[in-house]
Amino acid sequence: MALEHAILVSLLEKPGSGYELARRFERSIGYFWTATHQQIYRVLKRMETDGWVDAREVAQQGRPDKREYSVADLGRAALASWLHEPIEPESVRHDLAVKIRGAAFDDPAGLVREVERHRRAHTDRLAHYLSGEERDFPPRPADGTPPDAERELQHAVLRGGIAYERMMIGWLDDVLATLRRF
Amino acid sequence: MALEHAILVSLLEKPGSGYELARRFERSIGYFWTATHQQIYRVLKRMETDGWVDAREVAQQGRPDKREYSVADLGRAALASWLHEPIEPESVRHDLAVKIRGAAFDDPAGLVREVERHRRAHTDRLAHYLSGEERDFPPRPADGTPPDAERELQHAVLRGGIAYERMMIGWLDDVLATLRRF
DNA sequence: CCTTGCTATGCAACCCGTTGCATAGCAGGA
DNA sequence: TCCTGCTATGCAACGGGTTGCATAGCAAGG
Repeated sequence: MALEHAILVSLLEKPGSGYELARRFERSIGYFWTATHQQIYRVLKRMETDGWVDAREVAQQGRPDKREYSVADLGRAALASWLHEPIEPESVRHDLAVKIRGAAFDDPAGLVREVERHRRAHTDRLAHYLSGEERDFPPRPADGTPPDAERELQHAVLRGGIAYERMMIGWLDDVLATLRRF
Repeated sequence: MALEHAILVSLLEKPGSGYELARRFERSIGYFWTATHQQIYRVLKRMETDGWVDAREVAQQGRPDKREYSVADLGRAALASWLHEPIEPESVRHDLAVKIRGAAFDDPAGLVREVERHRRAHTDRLAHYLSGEERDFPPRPADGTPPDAERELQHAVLRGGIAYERMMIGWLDDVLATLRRF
């Protein structure tokens, strides 16, 4: 289970409320991890009772109060110990691949529209990632400030998302060409 | 939920027992879907009571009897209706990406060994896929038998696995180069 | 003979993720 | 004024996935 750890990383990058975390999970962190607000609130509560995070009531004007969380020493330690233990390479879950193999027993050509829909979703996400990259990670001036680990590693993860979307688009084109032969 | 549907596809490709299905899920189907034997037995039982599959006791010599399942008409219909309804593009879960962003708050260089371990796992899987491709999908003779949908679509899915592993290896090299700068 | 390992199936418990629903205040447009 | 939509937090129920454990027969090797 790494939701706790994903939350710790996000809170280390910037403290925030459950609601704010949920929005980050829809955006940048969502590139490699998804979570709904219910999961986040539930886990945050447990993390607070375990002493991993500290909460602070923040009054706001024009909107409801919020509980802003930040990482406590225990949380930092928990993250460090998780970082030092090996994890298994992820197991994949591709519904679309099930459909593709299943199409052989139904209507291969009928799946073309569905695959095209997925291809569009991936080109959209790719465009989104690329514009985020341009905005957040402009090329560093040659002799400017020294490299910043937090920033560089965020960029490396984003490049992973970009590589993934490009791979998917290429593969879906391959699948479309195959489907169209039937 | 697509475990039912993955099982239907696998049983359409070839009838088999729960045990045999579990082994397939460790091998070819495991390229895009994982399931343990407990899940499979539980779901098979439900599918049988729902009339999606038929079971047949098969006595064997030198080993325990087995219950061999095959797809019933209702199961075929259920698969067809699932194939015709759109599904959401998958959401990703990459523990390793959490670790990479988390390393900024711990020890970036210390993550190198872990990433190298994952890289090895992916090169191993790639080699495994490629040898499977050579074994199961040799190039068709130019004017031989007409294309077979079942076979061609299985191959397309396998090419997806190959593309995925190649992408991951490239990205992990990128990550390693980034980590080594700190 | 004993142990290890494979085939074959299953129960029970727990945790995580998903879905539906609820509340409550404020902002902005029709 | 009313409705829609956003911020902000939460409960309850359900279902799927994971883990540990159990059984049982046979094969093969030490």
